Amino acid sequence: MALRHAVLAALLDGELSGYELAKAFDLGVANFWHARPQQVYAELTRLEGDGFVAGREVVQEGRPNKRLFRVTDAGLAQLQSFTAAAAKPSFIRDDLLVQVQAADHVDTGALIERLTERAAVAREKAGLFTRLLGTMRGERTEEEFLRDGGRVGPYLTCQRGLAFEEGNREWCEHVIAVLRDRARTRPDD
Amino acid sequence: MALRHAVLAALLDGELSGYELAKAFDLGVANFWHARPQQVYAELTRLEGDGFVAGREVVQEGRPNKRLFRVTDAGLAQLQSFTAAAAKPSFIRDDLLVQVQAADHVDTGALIERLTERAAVAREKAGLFTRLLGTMRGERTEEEFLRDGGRVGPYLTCQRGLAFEEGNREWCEHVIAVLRDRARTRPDD
DNA sequence: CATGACTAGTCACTTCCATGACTATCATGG
DNA sequence: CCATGATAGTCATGGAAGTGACTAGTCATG
Repeated sequence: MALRHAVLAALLDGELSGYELAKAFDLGVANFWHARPQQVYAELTRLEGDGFVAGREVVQEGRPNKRLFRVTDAGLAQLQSFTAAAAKPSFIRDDLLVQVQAADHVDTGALIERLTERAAVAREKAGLFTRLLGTMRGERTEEEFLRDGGRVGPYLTCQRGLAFEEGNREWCEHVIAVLRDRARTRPDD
Repeated sequence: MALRHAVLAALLDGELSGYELAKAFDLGVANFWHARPQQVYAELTRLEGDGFVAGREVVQEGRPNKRLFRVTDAGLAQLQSFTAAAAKPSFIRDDLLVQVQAADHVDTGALIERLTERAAVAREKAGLFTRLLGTMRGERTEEEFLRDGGRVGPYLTCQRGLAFEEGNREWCEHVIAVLRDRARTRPDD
């Protein structure tokens, strides 16, 4: 039941089309949650059925019509009661960690490749988040924005995303260094 | 299909009973993956059926018999081919982030409670991981252990877990400070 | 001596999430 | 002129994960 609330939370700041939402959740630009387009569309349908969002058809020329969604009062109430309840603990759940856990029993070269790929992805994402933060705060310094800015929710979650990706990158590089060093100092093992 | 490999990876360093495994995955002590006991037992049954793990009954007195599992050669091969393949990108997926995303539209007090709870959990987990790391490296320094130690896989994943939980705690405290400051400087908004 | 916590699991049910395939139209580039 | 990529979605299916309930014996605590 969290995708529901993630969609509601993403819709809080202005109307979005299903397509925009779906893209944001797919790329993880809505960095606080991830979902495939099909899931997002399905969830929007359900949310509309429950009266938590309202959609309106927008006729476009030169491209398919779209539907813009906004959160209803009932939807906002729903989101508020969600926030009042305890958040489930979050766990890392990552293929790459499983692979590193097995590091001593598998091919080091392949593992270093995986780590290098991940480090690159993390760097890209961190860059994206950094730009996003810059866009949100505009001319202001971070401190000013967090004190006086209109909506800080998205900014704060983006900061978490940034820190997470930087943590990922640093850890990947650290593991690569360790594995390389071991390969050098104890070649056959 | 990742729980499979997580279980295999957890079993690499010595035999474990289903119960021990299940507990580790439930508490997240196997900090690189999380799963409920029922999932773990079910997965063990499947893995045994596929010949990737082998179980042996151990008769105990004073308590129920247990089954100890170890990874077979086929299981190791399976895990190696898993590690050779690209890891899926990982996404944060966290109720608390959804709640913070909605921060500007919900009750600040309740949100600060959630953040405080989470910060406490994160601190506990970080402490646990720190102790675990200490146990693994024993008398050696971290540098020595990572260079000369026998199995570094579990150590490295534990380091990631530690960094993640510290990141969580810092972020929670940061968000709390921001929200408190805003509540003070712009009370009705 | 009853209550709850620990060991060691199993069964059933539901909901969530992932994946692939499919329909359209329009704009852009080679 | 054809391929691609973006816009804007829908449908179907399977696998993964979450939830609750249940068995059954042992040990410690009040």
